[in-house]
Amino acid sequence: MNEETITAEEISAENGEEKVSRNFIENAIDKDLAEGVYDTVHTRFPPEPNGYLHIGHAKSILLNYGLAQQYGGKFNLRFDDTNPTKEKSEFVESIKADVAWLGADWEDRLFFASDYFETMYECAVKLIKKGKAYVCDLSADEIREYRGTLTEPGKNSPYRDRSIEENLKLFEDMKAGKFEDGSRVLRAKIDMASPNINMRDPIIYRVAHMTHHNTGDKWCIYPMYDFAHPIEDAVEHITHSICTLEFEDHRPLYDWVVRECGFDHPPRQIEFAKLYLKNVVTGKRYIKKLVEDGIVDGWDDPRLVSISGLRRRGYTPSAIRKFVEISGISKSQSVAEMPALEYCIREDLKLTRPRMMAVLDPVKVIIDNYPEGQIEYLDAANNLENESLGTRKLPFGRELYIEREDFMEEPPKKYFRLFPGNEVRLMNAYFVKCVGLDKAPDGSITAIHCTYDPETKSGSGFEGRKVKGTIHWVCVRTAKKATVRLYENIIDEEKGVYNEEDGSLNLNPDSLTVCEAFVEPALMDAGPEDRFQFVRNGFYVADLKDSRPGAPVFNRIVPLKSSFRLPTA
RNA sequence: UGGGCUAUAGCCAAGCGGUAAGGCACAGGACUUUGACUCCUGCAUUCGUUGGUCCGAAUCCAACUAGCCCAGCCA
Repeated sequence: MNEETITAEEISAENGEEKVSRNFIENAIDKDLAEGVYDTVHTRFPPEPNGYLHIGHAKSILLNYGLAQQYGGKFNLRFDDTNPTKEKSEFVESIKADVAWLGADWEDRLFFASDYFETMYECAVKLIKKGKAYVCDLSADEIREYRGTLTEPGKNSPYRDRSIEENLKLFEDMKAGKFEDGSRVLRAKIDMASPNINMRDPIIYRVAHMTHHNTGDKWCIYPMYDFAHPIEDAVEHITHSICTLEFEDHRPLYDWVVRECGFDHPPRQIEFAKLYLKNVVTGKRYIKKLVEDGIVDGWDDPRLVSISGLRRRGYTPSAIRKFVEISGISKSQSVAEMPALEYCIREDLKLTRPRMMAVLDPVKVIIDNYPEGQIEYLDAANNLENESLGTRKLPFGRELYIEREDFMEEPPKKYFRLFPGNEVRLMNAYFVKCVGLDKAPDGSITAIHCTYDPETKSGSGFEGRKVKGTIHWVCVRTAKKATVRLYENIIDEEKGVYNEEDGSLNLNPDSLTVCEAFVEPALMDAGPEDRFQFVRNGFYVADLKDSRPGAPVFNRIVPLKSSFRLPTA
């Protein structure tokens, strides 16, 4: 079912021989296992199908799945679809695809909270019968008033002491559709004076005459998260219910529901800090606006950190796994930096992908002493650090394209690329020396003249002299054109994500640059999602949507690191 | 002025009474058919602050400070 699954071996391999330290959740699980609180580990990822997944969700998915793998337990995918006003099947499909792509395998355990509506209803009836829940007729505004504030206790609803019989009847009527939306709710009877606002007789069922994506029109009452979630976990025999920090205050209520509903083997809720990235937008409304304004081409735009966006950008599941792993799990609010994510994808691709030549901003080189009309095919290793990737034939001729920035007429000190009188190595080919220039009337360079030295052929073992610079090139006669898209952060990193005045995004106007590059012929066969290093430039992927063999479109995943800086004037 | 949580380097993060792991980033150097990679080296005399206990404290105690979360019929 899943496109790629992670094995336990792969996990330990990715973690290195042995992980040096354990996180606080592993420590808690170890303790639970040692003390016999649980004898197995069963986790779940419980998204609400109300939007697309992003890098933050990846942390939760991989944490939950990873723990299940690590302890030989199980992992469920469960859609927390208790609020039909926000949920759509479209999102369940995209979420399933993203979770599968990340390698988290739920096997046959795909569930919906809505599958348990009957059980939840029975639990509610049980609470009413125990005198632990009541139907409340207060309006939404009144309920808010009665709730009190952060510093003042609330006061009891006038409906708090209805008889069990009346509550039963009223709740049944709620279910039967006899009441308008918002007119009545079912509340847990706990403590209106609790310092924890979640315990002040929380609403556990509301009326909503609405078609549900899964249950259709069967129900017109829907359980609230705080009531539904512990039941979902309990019926699935989840042992460790892992969620984010903002639910810490809900834990007493979670435990109350499990206890009062009479579930044995209660799940343990554990909260961890979300993963935020510096200078990155994840807010739904902001991304929605970017899509609507046509600034990005959808929720999977390669500049977004949605899972589908990262995928289109060229990130691999294992790079994302590595990133989540090195980011760590803790309870302190944390903001990771993009360079850490970039490090992970470079690590993944550097030894596993062919290193090819592409010229993005070309200038022509003419080798005066190379025979006109001749094309020779040179042997080139696909990856010098990984022989198993084999070799390819690389066409070479009298006229070549090189990168405009690899030539300077008047170079500064320590510039060791091509300049008049200097000799460099053409990667995989020969040494060439610059002997002249052709210029247009406006002074721009139209061609660089060089001579080559046949003795210096790549692979010949020539040791006669050394050159300081090696540059890449593409043969003019055999070069192919390809569309290349260069991405940068969509946010202006100098200004930060949000405009302080109006709360809008500070956008980087240059987040996308499209160019027509000259590439070596071998690149024309690239299929969607094939990844390469363009030597001395960066890692690229053939776009999932727009690239076709014969007409490739390459996205820059990430540039290579570089310590080269032209001196600033 | 209520409750909950957090605080270790630019960022992430171990540490659990015996004298500050690791990773990212950064900076130097070596190597180099990628100014990449790789390899070396450097990067917290100090753990939010101030007191206290102790032979010994990032770890225990006290007070303080700062940040995050909570008053949806959202999750």
